[in-house]
Amino acid sequence: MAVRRSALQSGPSKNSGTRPGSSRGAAREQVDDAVRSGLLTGRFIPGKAVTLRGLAAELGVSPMPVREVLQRLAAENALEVKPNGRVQVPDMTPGRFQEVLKARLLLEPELAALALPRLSPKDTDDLKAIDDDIDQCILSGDAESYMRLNHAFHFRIYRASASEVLLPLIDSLWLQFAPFMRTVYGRVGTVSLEDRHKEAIRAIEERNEAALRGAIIADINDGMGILGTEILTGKGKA
Amino acid sequence: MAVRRSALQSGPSKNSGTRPGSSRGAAREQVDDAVRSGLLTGRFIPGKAVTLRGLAAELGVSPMPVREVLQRLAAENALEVKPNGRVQVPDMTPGRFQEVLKARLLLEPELAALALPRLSPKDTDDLKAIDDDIDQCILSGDAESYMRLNHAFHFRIYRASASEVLLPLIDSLWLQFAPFMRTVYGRVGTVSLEDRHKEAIRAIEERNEAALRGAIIADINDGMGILGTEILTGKGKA
DNA sequence: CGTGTCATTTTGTGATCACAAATTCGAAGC
DNA sequence: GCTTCGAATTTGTGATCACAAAATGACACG
Repeated sequence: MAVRRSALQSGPSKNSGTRPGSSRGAAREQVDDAVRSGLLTGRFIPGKAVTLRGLAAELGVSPMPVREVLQRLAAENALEVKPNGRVQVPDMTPGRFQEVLKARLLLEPELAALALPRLSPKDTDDLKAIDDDIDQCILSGDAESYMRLNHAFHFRIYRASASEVLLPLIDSLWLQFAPFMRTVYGRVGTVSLEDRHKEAIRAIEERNEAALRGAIIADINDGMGILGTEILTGKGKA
Repeated sequence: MAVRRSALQSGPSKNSGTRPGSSRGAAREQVDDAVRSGLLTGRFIPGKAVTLRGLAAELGVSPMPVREVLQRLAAENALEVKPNGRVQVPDMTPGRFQEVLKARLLLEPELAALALPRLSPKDTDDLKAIDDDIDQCILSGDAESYMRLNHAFHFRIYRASASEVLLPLIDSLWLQFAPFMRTVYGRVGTVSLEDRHKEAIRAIEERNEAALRGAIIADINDGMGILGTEILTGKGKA
């Protein structure tokens, strides 16, 4: 059978033979990046099983680094290990969704406030550039790029906080709701998304903490809360 | 060299030879439980390196399940993988400590409030029993048992919430601060600990959400905030 | 035509091996 | 005595193998 190629692999299958990793933990990092960005941009569908050997073959590595990465992501609740050992993208439930929403509303404004005094003019420029691209994606309906850029926007802010504790927690949250939101956007499209990012940028420029918190809260509610709650209450399962 | 025995191993070293695990993922679960409880009760010292083969030998398993568990715990920020691959218990810094404190104060009252309507009289009875044991430990200065019981007390409440999102986040936080708090108790003793648990139990019995939130906040501040801040500001590093 | 059963395949798990990087320890030299 | 250099050991990483459990599929039977 020919090598099955998925959307995960970036380039042609180098590393086919036994090639010693360029540096320490190279294979694991490659797998980790691939799966993480795959989850964040919705290339993994909730309920879809992820097999060790399958992923390993797609990425041209041995099952070994894949095992460790899958364990890592399972520990972050980004993946779910079923009692028989199978690994899959967790299905979203109304309860889980409400909890993620609550956690985001608690943590993200806090981290944004922590980041505020450390955001430079360079950061706001980058944020504006990202937001412009986001507008394009919303209009063109490119859900995958929208998700990647929206993640980039938020974490450009959060990362400025140099947080070691809150940031990983929020990271875990994004990995949990991203695959579900992808299915939402695939269903209702992206045009209904309102843009609260400009409010956030203005608040940053004015060094207005309360306004930034408000913008983040509004963005979470508009981008995730409204749509997701609608979908989950409208029909039983995603 | 004879087998070095640490406090981790519970019984005599069965499972020495090649024994197929009793059930699926038995070895990994054994290692996971051992390391987790070891971290939560302070048997791992911050800064102390954790070696793959060392842990594997102590627990009588191959390095393989240890690798996966360490990766998991590193993903939860309970352990730290240094750039050269070495794994160690993270050192506590003032910044990290303040962040953990902030995250706890944000999340734990929330989860307690979620759990409140689901706590049964049986739960309050158990909580009282645990709290009695805690009083004993504080008086006798048994820091390790105190930490184990204090964890049991809080999570007996939190687990009633049946939370799938917030609970794992809080789990991660406890794994992060527990090893450091153990060094704190080892330095200042346990007698200075004030008991806010009775307030919490009363609030639960009265179904008073505001009082429960207050008790949790007070318990976090008294048990962790005061002591830890004192230590960290008093001297440079732990 | 549906259903139960058995063989085949797939999958996760744990162990062992090979290898490179890093650490450690000792000896030689200044 | 202290530094510096080099060999030996330790350590993490990745691959492969062996095995048991689970999933899958085919086939026979009712």
